[in-house]
Amino acid sequence: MTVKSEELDLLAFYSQWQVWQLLTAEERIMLQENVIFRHYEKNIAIYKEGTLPEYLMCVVRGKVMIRKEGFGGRSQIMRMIKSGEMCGYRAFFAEENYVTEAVACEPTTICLVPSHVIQKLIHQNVELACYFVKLLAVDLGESDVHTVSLTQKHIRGRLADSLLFLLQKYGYEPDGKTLNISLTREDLANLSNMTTSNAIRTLSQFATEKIVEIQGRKIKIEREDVLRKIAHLG
Amino acid sequence: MTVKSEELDLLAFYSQWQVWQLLTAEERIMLQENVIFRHYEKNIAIYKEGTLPEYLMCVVRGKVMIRKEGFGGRSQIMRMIKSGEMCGYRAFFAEENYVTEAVACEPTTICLVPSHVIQKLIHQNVELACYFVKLLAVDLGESDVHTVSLTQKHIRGRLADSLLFLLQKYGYEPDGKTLNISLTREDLANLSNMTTSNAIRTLSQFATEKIVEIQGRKIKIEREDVLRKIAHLG
DNA sequence: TTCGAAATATGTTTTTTAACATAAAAAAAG
DNA sequence: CTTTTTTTATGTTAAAAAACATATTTCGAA
Repeated sequence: MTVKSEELDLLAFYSQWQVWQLLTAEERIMLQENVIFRHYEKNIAIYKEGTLPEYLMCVVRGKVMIRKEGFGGRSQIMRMIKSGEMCGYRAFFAEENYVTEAVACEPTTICLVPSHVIQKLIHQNVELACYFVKLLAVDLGESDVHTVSLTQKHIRGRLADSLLFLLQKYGYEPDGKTLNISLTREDLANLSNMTTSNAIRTLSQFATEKIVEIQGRKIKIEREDVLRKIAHLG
Repeated sequence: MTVKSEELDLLAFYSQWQVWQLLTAEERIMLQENVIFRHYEKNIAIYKEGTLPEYLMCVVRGKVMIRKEGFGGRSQIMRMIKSGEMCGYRAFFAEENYVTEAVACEPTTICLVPSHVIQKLIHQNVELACYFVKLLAVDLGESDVHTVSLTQKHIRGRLADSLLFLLQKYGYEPDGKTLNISLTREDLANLSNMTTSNAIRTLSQFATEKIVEIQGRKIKIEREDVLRKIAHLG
């Protein structure tokens, strides 16, 4: 096995992931001999809706959004991925084409495990299979909760939910206030099931009410407690 | 192992399920020694939101709806189950409390597999584990599609979607026209993310347009093609 | 079978959200 | 650094859906 030198530490980092601790030494070697690293610039598609999955994707560095095309040019952000998490496995395990697309939110490095490799691994390693059973079950639960938020909460509740979701997923920057992700208002709208206008308007209302502070695409959360109250009321 | 005589044919039917064909003879015996059959009348809760899952549930006879409580007394039907399908496995595999509740739509017989049994089985049988990986992956894909329908389509599109979903799930009665499930307008509303008034109104509009024919809670689909067009437009 | 409760039907009003319009600011391209 | 494009901001209008109101019908229980 040879890898380019700049990939050595990526490989080291990647091979220490919790999920791969379930593999035997042999299995880990097989994995390492077969993975590919790819880099994606901001706003570049990682996979596209309707195509056939070829890899399990492990986000080594960066952030990814999973979107689904809707009607009349609108799209819905279904979930978001951070480094240390995987994506693309849903369609692969379902043996279906992708129903979503994945897009890099910022420069992102992904480790790709070819389908046949992961297929072989989960059929020979029951602990790995059980890991994915749990992962998918958790995803489905989150999806159920997200769906009810999107369909039943009002605009303010949905935006509050999205901000709290981003906080829980990506955390704060070192200042302890600024959300550690930067999205356009359009992305925020697509995450919250509203038009871009309404995302802009509602966010600036939150700013007027001193719940958040806006600095371009950086959002400081000033009153997490108020945000939770708004989210909870719906 | 002893079972009550009326359960003998249930057990026979149940043990022939595709999923249990993956088990070895020994495993099948273990399963059969541990399952319980329960009967639920119409509108009776099978499990409740917030409780801890104790069983994997196999719907032997009947129909089940999986709902989630929303805000202001509204609830959302997330999925529906027919005989031959399972429910309750999501929370169980995620090792979480239920985020939904399950309710019998009609008299329903369920075969319950205690948690520790299914836990043991999936850890010793990799094919069974892979079966659930695929099942959950398919569920998650359906959930993604459903979410975008609920959030982005207009009322007519959402109702058309729900009717087509019920058709695909439960099929027609022998007359080849009547949907083989009977739901209240409120249930139809909760499946389609709209108020009961709007479900009633929109369904009767469909009837006026000769797309469906209404006979109480029985719905005849007269123009499946038109319904698909409405669903497709959004 | 009758009575009461629940479900259905339909019309009206109000609220919420989307659509549209325009300007200013910011980011990207040359 | 300037120009062009995209994004953000904000006001106005229109459309969609919810809320409300009131019969009518159907279903269940007594």
